[in-house]
Amino acid sequence: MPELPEVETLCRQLRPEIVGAEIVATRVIDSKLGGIRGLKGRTVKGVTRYGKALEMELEGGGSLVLHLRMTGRLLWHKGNGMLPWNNRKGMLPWHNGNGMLPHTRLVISFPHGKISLIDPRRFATATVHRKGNCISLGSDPFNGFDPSHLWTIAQQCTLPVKSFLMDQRRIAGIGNIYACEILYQARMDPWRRINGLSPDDWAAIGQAAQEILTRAIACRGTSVSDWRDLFGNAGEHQNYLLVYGREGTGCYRCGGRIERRKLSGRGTYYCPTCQNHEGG
DNA sequence: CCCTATGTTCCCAA
DNA sequence: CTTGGGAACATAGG
Repeated sequence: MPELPEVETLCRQLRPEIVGAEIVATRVIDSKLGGIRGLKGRTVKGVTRYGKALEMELEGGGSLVLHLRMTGRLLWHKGNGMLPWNNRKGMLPWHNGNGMLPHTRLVISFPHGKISLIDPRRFATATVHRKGNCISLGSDPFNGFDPSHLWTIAQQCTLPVKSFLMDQRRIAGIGNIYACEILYQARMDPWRRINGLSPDDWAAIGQAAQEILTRAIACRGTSVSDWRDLFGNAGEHQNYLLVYGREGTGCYRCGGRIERRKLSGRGTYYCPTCQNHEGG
């Protein structure tokens, strides 16, 4: 669920809370996450985003990389970080009997608070890296987005432009919602083959991506379903969506009917009337 | 029962 | 080798 703006929101909210703080305990509730070891006693040096992945860098090398996949959330609980997990004083008003929210999969404790990973569908991953990070991703729309480079690598590729935008090895951080929004903003048909795009088309995509994603970050993400920020608050960007979820309603630009079709199995919202540009 | 879901990975076919 | 499609993962909601 969380795409670039949602993960960026978590990074920005986490930094003031945990940078410089020592991890005093970790607890894995869902063994599907695998072993999370060697974090106790380590101090968080920084929090960084790579596409949709969030990395907590540790002093002395190494890091913890979290990927929230479809339904993962992080929630900060202020205080009580060193209390026993089932201590009544540490319970939240909506705990499920053991002091934790339902679907809590991992807890990372600091002296002054703790982070819960909450994930109903259990697709989220957490991995400890000994040195640096092992993330292999493309550049993201804010960092190293090079229209002429994209044009070059797109020349021998016939993918629909939406599939290309969502390929994390090419461009990191864009998922289904923002791919729909960016292509609408760029007036581009999601099914358009990328080997037909000009350098100007790529520049337009890059600009649309920065506009859409910047606004979404300022809104602390899109809460169309269950996305919440680090403090449990809904984002605001669902109030500014241009096409996603608008099937059957009128296009804000031309009044045409917004359609929804599947592209590689994903619901794709678009305006057939004004997202049909060929060339620049 | 059906379908849908903000993501990634694996398998398989062309 | 590439690409593209579908299923799988596991769960909730309509």
